[in-house]
Amino acid sequence: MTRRSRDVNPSDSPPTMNGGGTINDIARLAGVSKKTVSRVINRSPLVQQETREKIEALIREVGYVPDPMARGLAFRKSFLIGMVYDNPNAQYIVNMQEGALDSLRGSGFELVVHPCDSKSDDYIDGVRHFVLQQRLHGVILVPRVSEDSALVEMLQQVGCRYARIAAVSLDEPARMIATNDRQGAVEVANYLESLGHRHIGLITGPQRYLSTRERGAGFLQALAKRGLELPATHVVEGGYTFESGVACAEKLLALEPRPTAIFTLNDEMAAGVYKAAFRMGLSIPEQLSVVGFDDSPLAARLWPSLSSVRLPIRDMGSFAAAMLIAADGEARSVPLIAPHLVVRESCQSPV
Amino acid sequence: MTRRSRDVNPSDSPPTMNGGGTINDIARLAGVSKKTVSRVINRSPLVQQETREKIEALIREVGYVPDPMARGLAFRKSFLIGMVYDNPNAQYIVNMQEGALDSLRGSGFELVVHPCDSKSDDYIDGVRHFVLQQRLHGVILVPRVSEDSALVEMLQQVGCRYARIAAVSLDEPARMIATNDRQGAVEVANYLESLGHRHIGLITGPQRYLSTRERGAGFLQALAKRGLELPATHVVEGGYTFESGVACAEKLLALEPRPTAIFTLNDEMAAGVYKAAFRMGLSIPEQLSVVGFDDSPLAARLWPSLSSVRLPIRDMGSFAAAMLIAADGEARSVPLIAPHLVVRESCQSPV
DNA sequence: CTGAAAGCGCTTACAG
DNA sequence: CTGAAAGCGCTTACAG
Repeated sequence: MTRRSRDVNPSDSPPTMNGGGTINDIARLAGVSKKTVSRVINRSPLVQQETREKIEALIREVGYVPDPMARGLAFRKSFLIGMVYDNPNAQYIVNMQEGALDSLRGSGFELVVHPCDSKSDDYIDGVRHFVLQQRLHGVILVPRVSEDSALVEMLQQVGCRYARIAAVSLDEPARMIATNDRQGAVEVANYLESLGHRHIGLITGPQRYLSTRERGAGFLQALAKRGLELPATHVVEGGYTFESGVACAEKLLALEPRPTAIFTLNDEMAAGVYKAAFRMGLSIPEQLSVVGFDDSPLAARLWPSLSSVRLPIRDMGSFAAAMLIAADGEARSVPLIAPHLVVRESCQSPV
Repeated sequence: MTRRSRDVNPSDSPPTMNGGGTINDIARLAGVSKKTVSRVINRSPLVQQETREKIEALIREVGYVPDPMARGLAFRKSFLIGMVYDNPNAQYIVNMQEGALDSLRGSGFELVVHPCDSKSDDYIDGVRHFVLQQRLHGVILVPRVSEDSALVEMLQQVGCRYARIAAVSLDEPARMIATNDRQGAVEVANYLESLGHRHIGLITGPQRYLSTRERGAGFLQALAKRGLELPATHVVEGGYTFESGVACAEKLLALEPRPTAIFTLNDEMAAGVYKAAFRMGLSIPEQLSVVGFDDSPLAARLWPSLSSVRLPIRDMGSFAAAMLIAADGEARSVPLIAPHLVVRESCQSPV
């Protein structure tokens, strides 16, 4: 009986839908074992330069692409990166996804998305199931789920890699992308103070969010450093929604003396401030200066266009993905993420 | 020598990261072959009711989840649904993703995203590579790539299932979700005409898009049916951007007699109309009524809030995904997708 | 530096 | 209705 294992005689296998054949085809054409081809695919140094080049040329020629499922099955790990988020800002999410894909393109990895509701108490179970069932290679944790230490603990427990994006460093550098939201808020404080505003209102988000606290504290401290102490009446807590922006603005604009400038910790609420101001017949920026945070698409479309703090969201997504697919050895240094104020038409000196 | 194949003696395999064991564990516990467990997993009718129930109970108890990579390798098809799009509207994309996930949740399928640039001439190659390498189970084609017949041809050629979402039916029902954009535009025409507007402007998008032509034609025909023929000067082509909205509105508002109402084929351009109107000192809706299309988040945040046509985007995504994961036999009937006008504060009768 | 064997966790095809 | 064998396309562990 002739020895006809699938390894020795792959030539009778039909062309796969995948198009470029299998590792056996490459091995046969190159006259080597499939293990050697495997070494080339996985960039093992234990291959003779000459052999490697021959195989690489063949792979290109045939258009061979290793099957991620077969590799994943053998590795016990898929070639999928998950993105876990609970963030109502669609533009933020889409930018982050595109950033991640910037790094994944050509790597053989793909991005699988997992929006969730961090307010439901079983969302961590949902993420666990997601991560385990798909044997994800790693997950990108987007604010604000990235701030949830229970989630991170679960990931460590099941041994899943992650990259956290948050306003300050919460983890070891190799797992962290810190966005330094504080610095953006400081810029706004300096800008408004230098324009001459002395009566300033601040609309925050819910204090349970780290980014909210960072932005708020940065703003207030920077003002204080310039000799401006905001009274408690001038700091109100919103909910990051348009409606809460309207309501908070109405409170602030009823104060005496009336604030000449309002900083809102996102753009949604800034749009609410616009509405409240127009309703009261206050014109922007002549009678009220407004600054937002996020530089969402909304900012440029409001009238007058809104000055706002921009974060390089796409880059953040890209760094996070690169971090996850980097070989264990390669310590990647993440460049500092610097937010900056985009000045448009919504501010001027008080009259 | 004892026969110790991995099939007969799975008990010494360590617990997988996956947590719930493997098909062998279930088979052993149930005292059946793994093929029988496989039949239960795949809902084959060829299993005795009693056996099935026993196995199902065991699966639940142990928390067993079949490994999608192993299944995929054997099936030569992954458990991934791709979403292919080239659409600048972030909210649209996020809604569509969430809709798709509504259908995929609990099914073992996951969603992998693939934004692309349909203006680049190798984007179809990119999609082909994506589909083949990952052996996708199917792809959801979002407008406007869904209108590209070259893309669809490629998918048919490589044998990849797809679901197309478009303004009119372009394919067999089992692969199509038609959104009937025309009907939404008709509603706007009837609304504006019934308010008494006689001088109406229309800002379209690029005519190469099917949805643009559908919306435009629906609007013009409905007006004509009510005895209103729009002169060519009152129909201008924008680019679906804010800036093009401003520019087109400036053209329209310079006409004599000045239009008392403008319909823009998306909300972005409507925001541009707002800006142009405010610049010219025209108040909305007193001197100019405006209607948009998409009902994007922007619409409710403008001041005054914008009336706009809403499409049930999330449902569309959900139907598309359900269509793709349905068994071949199950012909799913897709409910009619009906857009409707959301009336807000941006229109009134002309004075 | 290279390879033959066994295995990853499933399924298809064939038998019964 | 049920199962033993062979296979999906890769890799690890071991040997040389």
